[in-house]
Amino acid sequence: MKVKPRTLSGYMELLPKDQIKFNNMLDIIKRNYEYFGFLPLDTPILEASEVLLAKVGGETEKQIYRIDDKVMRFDLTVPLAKYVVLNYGNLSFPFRRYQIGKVYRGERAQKGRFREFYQADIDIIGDNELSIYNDAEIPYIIYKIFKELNIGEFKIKINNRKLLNGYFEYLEINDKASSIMNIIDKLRKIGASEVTEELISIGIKEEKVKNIIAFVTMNADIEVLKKFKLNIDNKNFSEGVNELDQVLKYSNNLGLDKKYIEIDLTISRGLDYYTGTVYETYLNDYPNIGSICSGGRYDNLASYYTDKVLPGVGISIGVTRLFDQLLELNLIKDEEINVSDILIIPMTENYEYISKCYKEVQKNKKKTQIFYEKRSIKSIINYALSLNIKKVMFIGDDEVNNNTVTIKDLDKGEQNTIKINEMKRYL
RNA sequence: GCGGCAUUGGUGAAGUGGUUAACACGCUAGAUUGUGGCUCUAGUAUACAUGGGUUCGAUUCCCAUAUGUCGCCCCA
Repeated sequence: MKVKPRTLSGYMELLPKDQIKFNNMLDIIKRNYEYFGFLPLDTPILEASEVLLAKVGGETEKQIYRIDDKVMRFDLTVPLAKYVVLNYGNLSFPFRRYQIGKVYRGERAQKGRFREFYQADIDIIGDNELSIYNDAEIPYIIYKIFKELNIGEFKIKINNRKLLNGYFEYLEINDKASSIMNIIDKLRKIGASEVTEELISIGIKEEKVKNIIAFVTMNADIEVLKKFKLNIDNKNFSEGVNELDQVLKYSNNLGLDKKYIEIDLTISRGLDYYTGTVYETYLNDYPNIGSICSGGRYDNLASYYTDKVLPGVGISIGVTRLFDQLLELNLIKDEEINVSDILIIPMTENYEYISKCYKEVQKNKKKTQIFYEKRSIKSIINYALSLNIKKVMFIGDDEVNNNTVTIKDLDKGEQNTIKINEMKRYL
């Protein structure tokens, strides 16, 4: 009995035609990250468990794969924290790094949810300080990438946690700030009445719940918030508003059209390490896909490794999920496969002559491959056609004897037998 | 971790309590001896997830397990 081959659930595996599209997407992201001055980083998939789990707890911890006393990375941020502390003396700050790699989570797979998936992260890590202008540059980078990916109109939604925290302080419920943010983050998904219920269930007075919901769902442009600031008179709140103001203004200065960014007070991000600006990006036509690029500002990247203060701001693109859903919605244009420019078809046993022709093609900087198997010419040409190879080169005994090759252009249907040193203009 | 649904060749997908389980894609060959996607012909595959049960007989009905898939939780 043979072993039945299979691929594990939650692990994406593609056919070549789709892998090409996926790689293209990664290429665009990578090129943009580099364009904006981010340095490459690669870290191991396995880390010592005490390092990786230093700060993790609750839900996340259940989803981590363990191998003896090592664990698989579940994101790229924690490894970055370790790396920065470890190499602190050898890095130039602010440290701008990008990292694109697979991460692992032991969840039940379902639509848009994988156990192994790519994240494409950038972070800017400051030494002790990090200007708010970095927060403003991030949306511009997101904008450039999604413009180039060409997958439809999108909107970057931003918010600021200081603002929310300030508001909760004002309502005197800041001891529950983290839970409240978690709940209001679900507003778009489960609606106001369920959010109300949940907020009441964690002990918020109904009066205040009404306030919260009215506040986060108002049409919050920056001028409205500035007026609000005066009524509230809370330090955190006004810092949050000022930061939002700066992010909007400066990203606009950089070239981000206002229609691509908006304040959304319900965005708070589930992860509790964010402390200031937070971002989520949605496709206008497909809000159900969820956020395709998220991130934010954190005051201290690595407090669990060091006393140094390393504030940062960054984002992550969940490339696997994004790709999977775009593919399903047919939103990714077909890429022309271009593995080879010309396929060499030997019809002689004289492989010395074949290799001579092969080298001549390579000398002319054309991509080529030789079809070694004994098959009908028809089937070999079908091979070329299926791989979008535009030309074939027949080399038979006639060609060997006359020091020629026969090149056929499959698009035009033209065929020429020429001397080996004249091949250039037919390739 | 909890729940719904599913599982038939390399792939997609019909169908049945009773001899050889459709069809399509793919692949190979021929028509066309060294040349094209179409067409026609022929060929090609360890296929009813595994283990029990009911039955004269189970791929079909029942149970369990495994795997997949879709939700919930949580997240990218």
